[in-house]
Amino acid sequence: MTTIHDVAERAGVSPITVSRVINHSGYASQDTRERVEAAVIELGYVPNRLARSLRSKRTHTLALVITDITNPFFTTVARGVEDTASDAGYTVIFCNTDESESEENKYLQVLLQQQVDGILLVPARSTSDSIEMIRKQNVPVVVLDRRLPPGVDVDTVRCENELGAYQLVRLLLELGHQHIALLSGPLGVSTAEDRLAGYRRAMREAGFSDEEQSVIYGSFNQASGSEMMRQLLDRTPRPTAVFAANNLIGIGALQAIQQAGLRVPDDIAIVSFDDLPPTLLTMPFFTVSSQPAYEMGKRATQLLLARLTKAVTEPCQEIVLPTELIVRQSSGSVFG
Amino acid sequence: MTTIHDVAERAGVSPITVSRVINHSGYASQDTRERVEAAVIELGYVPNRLARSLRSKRTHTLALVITDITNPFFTTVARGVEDTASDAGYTVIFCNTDESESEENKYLQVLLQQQVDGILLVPARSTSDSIEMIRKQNVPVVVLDRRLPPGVDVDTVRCENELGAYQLVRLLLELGHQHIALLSGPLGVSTAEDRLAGYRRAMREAGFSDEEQSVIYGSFNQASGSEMMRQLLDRTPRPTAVFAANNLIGIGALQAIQQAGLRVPDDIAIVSFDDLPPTLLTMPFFTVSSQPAYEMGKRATQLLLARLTKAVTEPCQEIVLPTELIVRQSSGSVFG
DNA sequence: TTGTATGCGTTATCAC
DNA sequence: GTGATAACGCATACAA
Repeated sequence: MTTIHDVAERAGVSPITVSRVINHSGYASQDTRERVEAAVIELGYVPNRLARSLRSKRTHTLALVITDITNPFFTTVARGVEDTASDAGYTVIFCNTDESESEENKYLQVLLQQQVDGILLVPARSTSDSIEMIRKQNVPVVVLDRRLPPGVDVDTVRCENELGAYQLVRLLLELGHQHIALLSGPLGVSTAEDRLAGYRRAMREAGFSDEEQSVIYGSFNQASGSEMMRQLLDRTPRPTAVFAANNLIGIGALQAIQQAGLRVPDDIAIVSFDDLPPTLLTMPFFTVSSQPAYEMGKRATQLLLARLTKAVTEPCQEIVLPTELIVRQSSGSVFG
Repeated sequence: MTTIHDVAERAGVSPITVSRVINHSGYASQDTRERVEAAVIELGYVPNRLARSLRSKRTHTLALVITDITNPFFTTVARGVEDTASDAGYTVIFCNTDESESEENKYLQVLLQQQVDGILLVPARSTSDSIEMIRKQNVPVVVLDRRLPPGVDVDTVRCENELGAYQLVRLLLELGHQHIALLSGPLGVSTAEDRLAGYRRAMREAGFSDEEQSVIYGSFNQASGSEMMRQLLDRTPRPTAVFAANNLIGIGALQAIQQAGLRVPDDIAIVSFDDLPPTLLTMPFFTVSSQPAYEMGKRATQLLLARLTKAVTEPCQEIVLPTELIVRQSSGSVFG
């Protein structure tokens, strides 16, 4: 391994001068600069980031901890994070917890040991445990996509889940549906709870008591969506419309409906949270409440970077972005 | 930040003893061990991996460089890598090059600076440049999924692309198709070239000269698949069967066919390389030559780990795994 | 514009 | 079983 000393010797200068040239910090004469750069190339010198970071106390690395890497929503968030961080000269480490608190804890432990400069976290559960653990090491953190319990003071970027859900259910009600079921995510996850709240508000306003509403709880994935839908198909009266709490539940539900020999939207209408990329295009196209995933990643990263560089102790922010209602075929229409 | 010195002071021992207890290296009396562990918890001590790695010269980190993170084939490979590495106590850094040589180069630069212990590389192009760059830093590397030019001596894990392609085209020929087109990946990528070779062999054996064969070159993604298929639909005579060089090209082709008002397999049969996960289930289901993606990731990681630990200078290995022909609906049948 | 001395937090080496 | 010392490769603080 060739070190900064080897380069210095070759260029006939001191190590610190090499450091200055490489990092563009401090002054260096044209001549010195050229000799150093030549030596770097001749020796194939690769700076050791470990040593640099150990000394400078900055790794220029952020971490993004998400709960489901197979969900296009989160991969889009990740692209927003990566692009924004990269532009600012930061590297991003991606971690996938599969909605597991213990995995989350394990990864955070490692990330803190790695001395990441900041963490973007989609918490698996609504507790402040992870935040406290991170704070104890004085590492800035931004919570993404989900709320933590009231009283936990932390920067957050998320969407108007309650309103988005409300709008989707309103749409179904306006189309004349009297039996609308919710295929929910797990309790204890704020997005699931907020979407449930939006469903309940719309239903109550339409005159349905809580007992007349129909909610099944599952996980935010396709298998759970299919499973919940199968349960629903056995009920009488069978619902005429279904609100899937996220995109993967929606896909699972669609598959279960098709396997039962029924059609969407003719026999059962579907709406869901979170849009799908063209790769996952299915017939019919889904009516969704779409979150600005890329923008969420971008905003969260900007917030985190601001905390790093400005070293501000401003009060924590909560950025809540709107969702977009996109009406396509899966919700059906009053005309058929 | 609390350091190993603070812990040592608290426990009334020397720093090196703390190090031994934490790393389970060397001896320590029951009493000492307990006092140290108590101090670690009381102080909330988090070891600094930068310092550890700087001194020990091992980061216990591997890098996986892939070309398309949106392709389920590669994410499955990644799972195989992650699981295997994790079991061996290694962390994995994932990088996505989007098939770009310059991105690949950029990432490798960073990874070498980070002092990763080993690299798993899906090379964007069939050149030895990246390998040489990595080798210069004495970092072990395993090439995954793709071949490098003959003569480049490097550990490799890949599949029988030529044979898999041959089998798919044979299937179409046996079903009676006379006009079979190939929607190929880019020249310069070994998987595309090997699959092309398999197509040509099957076609030649069936009596079709190279001029009577029909090949369009594109990229390994969905947009390119659609675009190539649209070109194909304008030709006369229109092909009755299409071989998509990978799964995403297949999906794109299917969409283009459906948008043209045609049906699969009735109007046009499709077969493709690489299977799709249930999330991407489309009707009809694809007939594919499936690569053991998870197994590929696992084997490659095992090979890399062996290079690290055993410090062997055994000759390089090339592991070539078989593909599996899975016949489903998209290829149609002789009966209709 | 350049150099010297020093320390980042940890572990390898050797000693007791 | 445990400790003292030095060193990993680099950048900060200060000096020249």
